[in-house]
Amino acid sequence: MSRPPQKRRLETRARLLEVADAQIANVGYSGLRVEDVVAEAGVAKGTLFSHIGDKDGLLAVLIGARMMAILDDTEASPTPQTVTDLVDRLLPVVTFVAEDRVIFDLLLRYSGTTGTQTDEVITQSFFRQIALWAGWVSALQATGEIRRDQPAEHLAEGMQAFLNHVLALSFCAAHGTPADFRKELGGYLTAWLAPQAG
Amino acid sequence: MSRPPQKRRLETRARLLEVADAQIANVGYSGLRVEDVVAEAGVAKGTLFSHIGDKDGLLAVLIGARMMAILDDTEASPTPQTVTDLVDRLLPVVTFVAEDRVIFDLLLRYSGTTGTQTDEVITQSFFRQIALWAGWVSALQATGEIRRDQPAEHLAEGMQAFLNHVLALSFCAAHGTPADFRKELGGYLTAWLAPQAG
DNA sequence: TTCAGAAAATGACCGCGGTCAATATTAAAT
DNA sequence: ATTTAATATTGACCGCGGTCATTTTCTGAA
Repeated sequence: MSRPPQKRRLETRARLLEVADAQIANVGYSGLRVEDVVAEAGVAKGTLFSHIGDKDGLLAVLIGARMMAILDDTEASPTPQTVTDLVDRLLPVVTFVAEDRVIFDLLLRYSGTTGTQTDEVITQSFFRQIALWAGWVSALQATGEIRRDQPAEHLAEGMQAFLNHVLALSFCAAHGTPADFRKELGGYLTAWLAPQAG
Repeated sequence: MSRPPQKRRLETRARLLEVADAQIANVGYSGLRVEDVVAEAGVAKGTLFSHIGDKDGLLAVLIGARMMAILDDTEASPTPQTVTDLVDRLLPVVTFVAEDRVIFDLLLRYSGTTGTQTDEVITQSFFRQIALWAGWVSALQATGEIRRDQPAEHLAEGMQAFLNHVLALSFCAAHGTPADFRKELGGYLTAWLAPQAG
C-alpha cells in the first residue's frame, strides 16, 4: 500500500525549489542547470528527478508560482473600464513572460492542459487568468464598451491568442524596437473586442 | 579570400537533406536523430553542423520546403469567397503543423524573423503566407463579406494568431476529441473577420 | 608537376538532461 | 529491540546534440 510522503521528502523538495528559485534570480530561467541545483541543494541528481519529472517540470512549478503572484496583484487592482485599461492590466504578465524565451515556450506547452493534471499550479494559473479576463470582458459588455455578439469566455480566449502572438513576435524582434507591447497588443485587442464594422 | 563553394560541398549538403527527409518519413520530425542522418549519409557528425548550424536549422530547411509546397497548392486553388471557404484553405497547413509538435515549436520560433535572415526558406514561407492571406482578406473586404475597419494585413496577422492558438490547444488536447480544426478555427475567424456588433 | 593555402571533412571529446539498479533510511508490526 | 516492507536517496551510466583541433582534399599559381 501507499503511505503519505515522509517529512524528509517534503524538506528535500522544498530545498530544491528554493535553491532553483535563487539560482534563477542570478542566471535567469534559460541559464538554470540541474547539476547546479542539486549541487547547491546537497542531493544527488536522481533525487531531483524523482521529485519532479524533468527540468520542464521544475520550471513549471516556479513559473506557475510567479504567475499566481502576478494574478494576485492583478486581481487586487480595479476592474478595467476601457479596452485601454484592460491592456494595461495585462502588462505585468507580458513583461514577465517576455523576460525569457523559455517562460514563453513552457507556458505555451502547458497552456491547454485542460482536464488532465489540474493539480499543476501552472495549469491552475491558466484557468484563473482566463476566468479573470472573462469577468472583465463580461463587465465591459454590460457597459456597452465592447462587442456582445460573442460569449465573454470566447473573447477571453481570443485575448490569449493575441497575447501569445505579440510575445512570439517580440522574441524574434532583433530589429531595434524592444517591442512596445502596449501599442501592439492594444491594436489587436481593440480590433478584437471593439470592432467598428460588421 | 573567400571562394565559391566546391561541388563536393553542394553534393554533401544535398545528400544530408535527402537522407534526413527520408528518415523523417519513417520516424517523424521528433524522431529524427542527427547521428542516424550522418551515418546513412556517410559523413562525420561535424560535417552536418558545418553545413547547417544546428538540428533546428536542419528541421527548418525541411519544414520550410514543406510549407512552400503547401503554399504552392493553396495558391493554385481559387480565392475563397466566404470566411468558411477561407478556413478550408487553411486546413492543409493546419494538418501539417498538427502532425508533430516540433513543427509547431519550430515555426513559432522562426515566425517573426522579419528583416534578418530573409534567405531562410522557412522565413520566406511566412511572408508568402501572410501576403496570400492578406490578398484573400482584401478581396473579401471588397465584396463586403468581412469587416473593413482594419487593414487587410493586420487581419491576416490576426489570423496567424488564432491559427497558432488553435494548434497550441490541439497539442494539449489529451481529451478524447482529436481537435476539430474547421469548427474551432471557424469560430475564431468568423468572430475576428466578420464581427456582428460594434 | 609541384606547391601553397583555402575549403571540406573528420572523429574524439564535451555538456547536460535524464535513467535505474543498488543502497540507505524510515516507520509500522512483532 | 528486531524484523520487515515501503519509501527516499544515490551516483555511475547513457543518449544525443554540438564543438574544434587536426587531417584530407581541392584549386589555382609558379
